[in-house]
Formats: sequence, structure tokens, C-alpha cells
Amino acid sequence: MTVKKSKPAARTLRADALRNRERILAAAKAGFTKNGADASLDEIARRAKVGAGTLYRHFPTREALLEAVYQTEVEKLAAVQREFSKTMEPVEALRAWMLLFVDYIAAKQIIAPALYTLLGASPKVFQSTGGLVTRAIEALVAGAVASGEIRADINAMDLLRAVYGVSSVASAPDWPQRAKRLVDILIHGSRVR
Amino acid sequence: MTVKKSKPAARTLRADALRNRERILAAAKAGFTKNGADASLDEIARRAKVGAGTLYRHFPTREALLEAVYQTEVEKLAAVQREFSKTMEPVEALRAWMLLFVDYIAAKQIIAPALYTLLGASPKVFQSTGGLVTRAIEALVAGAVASGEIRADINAMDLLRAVYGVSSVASAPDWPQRAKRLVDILIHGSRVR
DNA sequence: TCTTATACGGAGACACTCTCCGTTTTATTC
DNA sequence: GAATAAAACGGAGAGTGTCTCCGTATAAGA
Repeated sequence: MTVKKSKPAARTLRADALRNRERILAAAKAGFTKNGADASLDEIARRAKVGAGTLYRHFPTREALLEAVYQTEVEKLAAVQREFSKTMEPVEALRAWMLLFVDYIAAKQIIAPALYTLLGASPKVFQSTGGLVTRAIEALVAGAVASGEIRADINAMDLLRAVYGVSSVASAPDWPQRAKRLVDILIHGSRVR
Repeated sequence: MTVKKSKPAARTLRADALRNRERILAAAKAGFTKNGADASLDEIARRAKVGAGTLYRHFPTREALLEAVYQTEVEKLAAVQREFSKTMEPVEALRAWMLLFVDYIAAKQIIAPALYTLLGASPKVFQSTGGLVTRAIEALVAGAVASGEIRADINAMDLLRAVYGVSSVASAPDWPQRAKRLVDILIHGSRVR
């Protein structure tokens, strides 16, 4: 038997591999932005001047790629949650963060399908990037519940899914306003009677 | 120049065409139920013992087929709305119908992607079947607003989109309860302060 | 029965996903 | 600055799906 290093976990990529990874991410961002979350992966590989095999080796599934592309955006959302939780009243923090969530979707319409995946079923996806969003909204709701201002029986993710539902399917140009109004409705409806 | 009959509008289908249409619809319902809204159309044609061309002639797009398959379901929802509006208090009618909406999605999970389309952007789809759902929820909201019990600035479709957001993405087995709780939150949040 | 408008079917062009494996490039060792 | 092994690349190709085109079949009407 050969001796193995324990925990090879995050191996360092070779220089060319790293280069390609970046190029793929750039091409993917452009591709998703232009053609939505179901843009052709081969096309993205082509634009990145990389073989299809290379793309799939780096990102085995479409979700993995989508996730990598929007990881930074999602990380920002998570960071802001920590900020808000420290500096604001619980309910206001929740409201403010949800409004920000709308803005993020507005700014990057493409993030919507990605978040759809994150909010959705797949447990694997949930673990990594998705976990950040989950933890953010859950921390906010937990805080607001603890303060006694909102009902204890509300499911944090459901609030987000509701907002997402309005934002992503949205057709009319005034959807951000409508989404924000919905946030108000949700917050108000969530208050202890 | 040849003389044309004016308004050939809804031509009567030939007997075999009608037969095939029914078979396609049956196969499509089975297919969508089993494999979701992105089931293979060629596969459906095969199951219906019909050429691909025939399927596409009857239903030029996937949406058209989806719409035709769930038209009856949607019609039921519309009928119930009229019923509720006559026999119940405005706000209760709205609440009851939304709860029923959740049940419909629960019963026919496949309807979810279809409704997603109906609630979504495409104006064409909006006109036909989609219009029924739209009109139903809008009538209910209008009634409740007129009675002075809920805010005038809420968008009817948004309520539905919110519920849909929770219902469709739902992973956990308790999603119907959660969806219904959300209906309560939405109704309560929509009340005049 | 004959005619013709209507409808059918499935081969085939094109697109997309994903894998496999021979070739190339990088890092390391001497 | 070779030589060597490990790592990574690329793209052909198999599998699957979408949608169209047009020669063939069939229903409806005279």
C-alpha cells in the first residue's frame, strides 16, 4: 500500500489549470448574463477557448458552474446580514436585508435562476454557497423571533422563496417596487398579532 | 382572385386529427406527470403512437401542449372563484381560494411548472388559459379591496406568485402546511393597517 | 367512386450534454 | 537544463432531444 497524505482536501491547482478556471468563469458569467441560466455550456467552453472536457472537469454540473459564478455575490449578501444584525433592530434588520435581496436580484437578473437552485431541493448545493443565504435569513428571522416581535412559526426560507417567486417570474418593469411592497406585506403579516 | 370565406377562425378538425389530438394529450399528461414539465416531446409522440410532426402540428410549442393539458384544471380554479365570490365574505373568499390554489398544486405537482409559465412573462400565454387564473385572483382581490378590508396597493398576481414560489420550489414534505401559513401571512399583511 | 383538402409520419438536419483517452504542459528532481 | 511523472488539456464522438420538410395516406364531400 502506498502512503497517502491525510486530507488532501483543497489541492493547489497547476498554473494553467488556474488560468483556465478563470477564463471559464468569465465566459460563464457573460454567457449566463446574455442567455440565462440555461446557456449552452459548450458555447461557454468555446468562448473561454477551452475544450468541453476542461470545462466539465472544473465544473462537473451546470449548478456547480452557476454556483461558482455567483459565489461572490452571495457572499456579499451574507456579509451584509452580519452587519445589519449588529447595527439594527431585529425586525428592521430582517426587512432591510430582504429589500436588499430584491435589489440584488434586480441588479443581477441572472442570479435569480441560480438562487432558485440554491433555495430549491438539491441538498448538495445547499451545503456550499447556498448555505450562506440560508444561514443569513435564518439568523435574521431567529433574531426577530427572539425579540418577540414576529411569530415563531414562520419558516425563514419561505419568506425568501416568496420574494423570489415575485422577483424572478416578474415581467412588468415595475417589479422591484412590487417585490418591495411584498416584503412589507410579509413582514407585517409575520408580526405577532 | 379566388373567393375566400371570411373568418375561417376555428375550423373543425378531421376525425383522425381529433383522435390523435386526444391521444397526444393523454400521453402528454402521463409524460409530464412522470418526468416533469421538460419531458421529451418526441417520447410523448411515440407513446401516443404518432409522428413527431403530428405532435408539433397540433401543439407548436411545449407551452402550448402544457397549456392544453392543464386547461381543465385551471378552469376548475376559475369556476371555484366565482362560487366563493358569491357565497363568502371578500377577504375570506380570497383566503379560501388561495388555500385551494395550494391544494391544487399539491395534488398536481406538475401543474406547478405550467402555472409558472402562465404567471410568467409570455403575453401570448397570458391571453388564453392563463387569463382565467389572472382574472380569478384579480376579481377576489378587487372585491376585498372594495370592501375596504385590504390595502389597495397590492398586486393580485404577486400574491399568487409568492405562494407559487414557496410551493413549487418546495423540497420538504411539509410544504403544503408552510404554503398555507404563508397564505395567512400574506392575507394578514395585506389588511388595512 | 372520384377528387381534393387535410392530416400523417418519420427521416434527417441541427443543437446540446457529457465522456473518454491520446496528447500536451507543468512541476520536480537530479 | 534535461528527464520524468503527474496533472491538465482538448475535441471527437456517442447519446439524446428539438423541430421541419415533404412524400404518402386518409377523411369528407360531390
